Amino acid sequence: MMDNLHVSEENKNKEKQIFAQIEQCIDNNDCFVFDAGAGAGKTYCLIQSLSYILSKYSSQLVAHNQMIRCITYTNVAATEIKKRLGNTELVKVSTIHDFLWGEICLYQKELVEAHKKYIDEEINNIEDKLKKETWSKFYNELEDKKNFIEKICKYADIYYKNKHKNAQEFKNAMDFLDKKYLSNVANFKKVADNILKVYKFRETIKNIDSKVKKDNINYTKVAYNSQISYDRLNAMQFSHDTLIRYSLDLILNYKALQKIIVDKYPYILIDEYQDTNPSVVKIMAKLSEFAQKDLLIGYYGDKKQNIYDEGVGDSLTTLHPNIKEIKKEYNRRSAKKIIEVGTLIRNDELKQKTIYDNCPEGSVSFYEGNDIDEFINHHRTKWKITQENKLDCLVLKNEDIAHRMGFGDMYDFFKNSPYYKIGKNYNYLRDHILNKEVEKLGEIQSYIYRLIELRNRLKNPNTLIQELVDRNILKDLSIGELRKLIYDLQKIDGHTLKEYNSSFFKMLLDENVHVQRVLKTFLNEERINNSELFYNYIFEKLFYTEDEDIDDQKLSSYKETISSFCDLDISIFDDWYNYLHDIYKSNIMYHTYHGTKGDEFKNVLIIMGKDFGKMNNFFGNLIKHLSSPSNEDGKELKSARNLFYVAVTRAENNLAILYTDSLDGIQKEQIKNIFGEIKEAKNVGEQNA
DNA sequence: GAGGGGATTCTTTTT
DNA sequence: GAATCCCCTC
Repeated sequence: MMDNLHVSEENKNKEKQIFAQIEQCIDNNDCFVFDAGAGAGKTYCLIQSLSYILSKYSSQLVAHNQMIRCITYTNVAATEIKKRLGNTELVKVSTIHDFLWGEICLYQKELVEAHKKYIDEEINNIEDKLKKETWSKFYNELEDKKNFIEKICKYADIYYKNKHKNAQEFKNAMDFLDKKYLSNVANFKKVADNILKVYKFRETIKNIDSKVKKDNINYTKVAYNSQISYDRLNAMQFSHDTLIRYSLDLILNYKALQKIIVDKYPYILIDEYQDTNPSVVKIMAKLSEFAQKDLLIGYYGDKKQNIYDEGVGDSLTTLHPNIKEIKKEYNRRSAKKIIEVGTLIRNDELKQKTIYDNCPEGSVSFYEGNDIDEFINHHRTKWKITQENKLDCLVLKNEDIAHRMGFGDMYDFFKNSPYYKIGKNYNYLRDHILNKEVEKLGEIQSYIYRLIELRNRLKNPNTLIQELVDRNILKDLSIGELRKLIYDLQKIDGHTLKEYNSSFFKMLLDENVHVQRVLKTFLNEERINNSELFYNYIFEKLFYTEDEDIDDQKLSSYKETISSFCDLDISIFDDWYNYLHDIYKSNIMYHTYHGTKGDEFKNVLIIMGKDFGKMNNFFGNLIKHLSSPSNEDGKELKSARNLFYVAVTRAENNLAILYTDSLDGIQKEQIKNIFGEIKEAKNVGEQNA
């Protein structure tokens, strides 16, 4: 936070005593939950716990061929913990999914059984829906359902081929059915989809029972596929949630499996427990019940930082009863005012206080108004934002990040392209543009990224030579050749994306063999070596979908859209690159509230409105009920409160919140009680004077 | 005025 | 792919 912070002997001792409670749980093999607010140093405590177990029980672990298991919510967190813990063979750190799949993947017979059971349940669910939903009314009134079903299944090919045509053409194509079934096309499609799903599920069950291999699918095996986000039960593949379902099923039903896991891992520590799936907690509770004192489970987290719906949140101790609760009220991150406001917002029994005896006051203000630019500029001056004293701004939507960071035009281009808009890929839009794990970017985005990466490495004087020239190439070069190589590479330029792309390939095709080798380490797609091919590449990937018939008018409008995209200023793509690499332009960075989990920033601005996505008055309602006790919150209020708490507690020194909607009809007294006087953002200029 | 078709719009995040 | 809005038809 700041320099010269001092912790008194008294507080040092109290902190030690809190950790001593954890040590005691470890020594007695009592399961526990360490619940501590934001900035309390939970990850540090988790590492400390692992070190304690290692220091005291390593020889026992080695003697019994056992390991400590540490489970995290994300791969990034797993990597971080491995790094901080250092090298040890006795601790295995992984995500929950890696852990579970590792334990159950060998039990194929039981897994296939669970798979079959699940498909059966799904069939029942669908048939239930077909009986009850309003869209299937016509179907339920049919005299001869069997005949109807048979026809749909028989002509499934024709159905799928014409499904995306307009209503009239669709009706014409489905001429094997009586017109009266097709009076409402949308309803018909829903019914037909579900009938076909059931039909395919039944086929799959038959195949499983006869243990065949068919169409490249082996029906005696089933596998977790972490790459897909939806189950493909018919292809004997399943995704994340179903992995947890099957794990629960197997572990609950097979004592032998419980024994195997417990024998291997006498210690299981779980990070960010609040976002862990309840089924995972059920699994842990079952293992604990089986092992009794031979297994220690420790949960680390904060129930009020549960920001994902599937997380167990505050029902941990209901699902895993009789565990020791250890709490920590000290805060190591933030200034006094921020801790105070955070405590008022979470509004439960945890009252956090600073651990430092010379903790700065810090500042918190609440503004009403809608001039976001003015609000940001005001605080840039007020807080003396510099390279050493940066500003971090929290917004709700990724789209806002794109626009505020300067690459809104690029974001909008992808958002409006048929691939994301008309196709079923809307869900991937964010990942394909904004994932900081750049290998997960979309195909076109990834292509452009590699081009811009080369550009930025060439532009940046701090780039190490090996970041530009692969070691294998470097070793073949003399100093003179290297100098010539860099000189040549610097010649790649262009004001627009199109120009830069052309310049790149001009260099790749014309120049010497070293230049070619270097450029190919960035981009190997020679088939896109001129503007026309680049255009075609974009068209083929983003503008052509099977679901759409393109007429001349549409084609020419698409053509125009793509070419104005290619003509976008190259600096727009630099801004995108900066975001992906956390490079602060003008000392400001933008994040979503969700995306900042675990982070801390000196100066924080929060932009908030009354709505969030489809949820009308999501935050408006929270503002209204901010000071009522949080244990009375309904589901939506709870998630709004937790999200706001996470955002607010990122700040170390200074925090300002801008509420961009009207506060009319909201009792302002309770806002004042928490944040002090409400300031008007439109007047910030005058206040500054 | 009821109901259907078609166009438009849709948050965040992880595995 | 689901919800919502607008416009058209019966």
